[in-house]
Amino acid sequence: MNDKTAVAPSNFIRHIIDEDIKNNKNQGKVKTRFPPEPNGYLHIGHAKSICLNFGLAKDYQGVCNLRFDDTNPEKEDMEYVDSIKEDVTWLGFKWFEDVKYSSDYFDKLYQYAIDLIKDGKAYVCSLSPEQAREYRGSLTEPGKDSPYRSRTIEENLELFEKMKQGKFDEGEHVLRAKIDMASGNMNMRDPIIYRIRKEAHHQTGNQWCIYPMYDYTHCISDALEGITHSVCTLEFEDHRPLYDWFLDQIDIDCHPQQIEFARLNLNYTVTSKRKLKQLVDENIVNGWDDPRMPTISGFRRRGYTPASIRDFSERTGVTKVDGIVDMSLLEFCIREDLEHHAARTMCVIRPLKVIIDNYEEDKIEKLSAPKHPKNTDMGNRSLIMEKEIYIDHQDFTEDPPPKYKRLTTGKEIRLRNSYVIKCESVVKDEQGNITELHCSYDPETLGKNPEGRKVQGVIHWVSANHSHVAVVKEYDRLFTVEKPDGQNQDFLSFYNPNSLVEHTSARIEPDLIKAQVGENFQFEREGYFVKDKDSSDELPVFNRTVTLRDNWEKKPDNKDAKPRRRRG
RNA sequence: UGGGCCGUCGCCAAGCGGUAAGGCCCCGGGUUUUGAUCCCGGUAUGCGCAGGUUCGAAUCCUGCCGGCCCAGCCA
Repeated sequence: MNDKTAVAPSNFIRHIIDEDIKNNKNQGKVKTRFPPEPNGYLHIGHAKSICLNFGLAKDYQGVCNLRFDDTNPEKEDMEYVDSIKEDVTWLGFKWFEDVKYSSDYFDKLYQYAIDLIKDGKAYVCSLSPEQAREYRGSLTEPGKDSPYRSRTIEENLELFEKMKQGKFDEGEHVLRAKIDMASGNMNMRDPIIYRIRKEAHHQTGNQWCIYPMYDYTHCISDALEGITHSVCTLEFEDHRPLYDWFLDQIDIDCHPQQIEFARLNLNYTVTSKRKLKQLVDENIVNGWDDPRMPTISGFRRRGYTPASIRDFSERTGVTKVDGIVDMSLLEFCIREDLEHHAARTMCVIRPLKVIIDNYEEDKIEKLSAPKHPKNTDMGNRSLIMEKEIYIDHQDFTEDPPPKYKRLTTGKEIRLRNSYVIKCESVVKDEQGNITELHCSYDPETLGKNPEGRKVQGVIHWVSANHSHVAVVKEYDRLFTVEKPDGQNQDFLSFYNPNSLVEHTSARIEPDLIKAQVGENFQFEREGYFVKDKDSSDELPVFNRTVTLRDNWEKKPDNKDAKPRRRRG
């Protein structure tokens, strides 16, 4: 799956599994699961969880289930289950057997609930939500027993049956576990097992009007599926006693081990379904798959590859330390992948016409250039050289800073894969804007360096009459600060208005018009780009995945650096 | 004395009593028709702080300090 020889990453979960296998726990088997709730699109944090769970299963010759944790019909939707399946598949993983749903177990869950009632471990509580909150106590004060805690088993059975039959309204009654209202762990203060929700469910339709809660459902679903290691994030640490409690009370022969790890945080973005949904709903971005979004679908559209995201997941490690990973690591991962696999091409994003005065009128030369500087197996592409070409506005200045390696008046420059040209004169409009350059070329410099002179740089270019117009979208980080969801300010106030810059008159090499949507390229000297789905046959659209690393722009003494592209 | 968890380089992260791996970022230098790639080299006398145990402590003990999570009929 990965080109690189996998260096078995050491982490505490693997230590636990290694120990379990050594002790022949679970007959030495490993079975994991990825349990998303279909209430939004998956983001980079989920990607890490997917890579962890499926990766663990793969490395230990086990299997991994995909199970939708669908116990809250209010927030869930088929659109999300479809997108989640697509994302998991795209990342390169195959789930065991068919997709599973917690709702597959609603009947069994109901039976176990009846067992709990019969054992005196659960009761129907008729406190209103407000009253229940008061009875629950606070973080520092114990709660009080519900007055309904002592209902008889018969009464509970009858009430619960009626709840299921729809005889009550939402909020009238709930089924609660009878544990300990004085527990320091809020989750153990008689947690709710079932609540009434008169809502159609995307899998079970109108079959049910009572729905089980997460804590009750998750552990039993894991056990029913024979999961050995139930990996989840840190915030569920407090829920583990409850996870274990339910499995200890019911008659079931499997007791998976819940293990918590720190969720992935990335700087300059947000990874909370609620906030991502807000960005979509308020049209701050253009949908869940906007290339600026940290969603899997966003990264896919941005041009990230599955391998790069898997690599990133592995490099960030698995621990219980709640940290925030630098975006630069993700950028490193995609650059590394694309450096090896993306074909090279030239695209002039901000065209500036260059007329080569001593180049023969109407002459056309067909040149050839490698698609990759090192991997010759990728073959060549052809270029057209002629009297009029375009170079990038940013590759010319009349006032060059020290060590400038682009074109300037009276100096020579190498046209990548073509001749050396020299700038003879500059044409400007009334406002003083540079509109055209007149150059001369040295016919002796195709494929070889001029004798006795050193050319100070190389710039990319494209033929004026044999190139195509294209739209190029440059993306930058979505937020202007590292932790947009920091303290006391709305995260939206940190939105980066320059996160999308669109260039509508870019010019691409002739061959690039044949590119496929989703195909990755390196626009030489600019960055990695991918053809977007918004392309038409006449007008291709390219998204910038990431820039090339650039040591020049970072130099503090480089006064030319500012207006040029930013990271991203 | 509410409960749970976490603190090793700017960011991740190994380490599990024998004297601080690695990656990213960053900084030098070399090669280069991409200011890319690639290649060399550099970057924690110290592991939140303070004591203690020990021949020896990031690793064990004690006490502090700092951070995160929990009071949804959400997951």
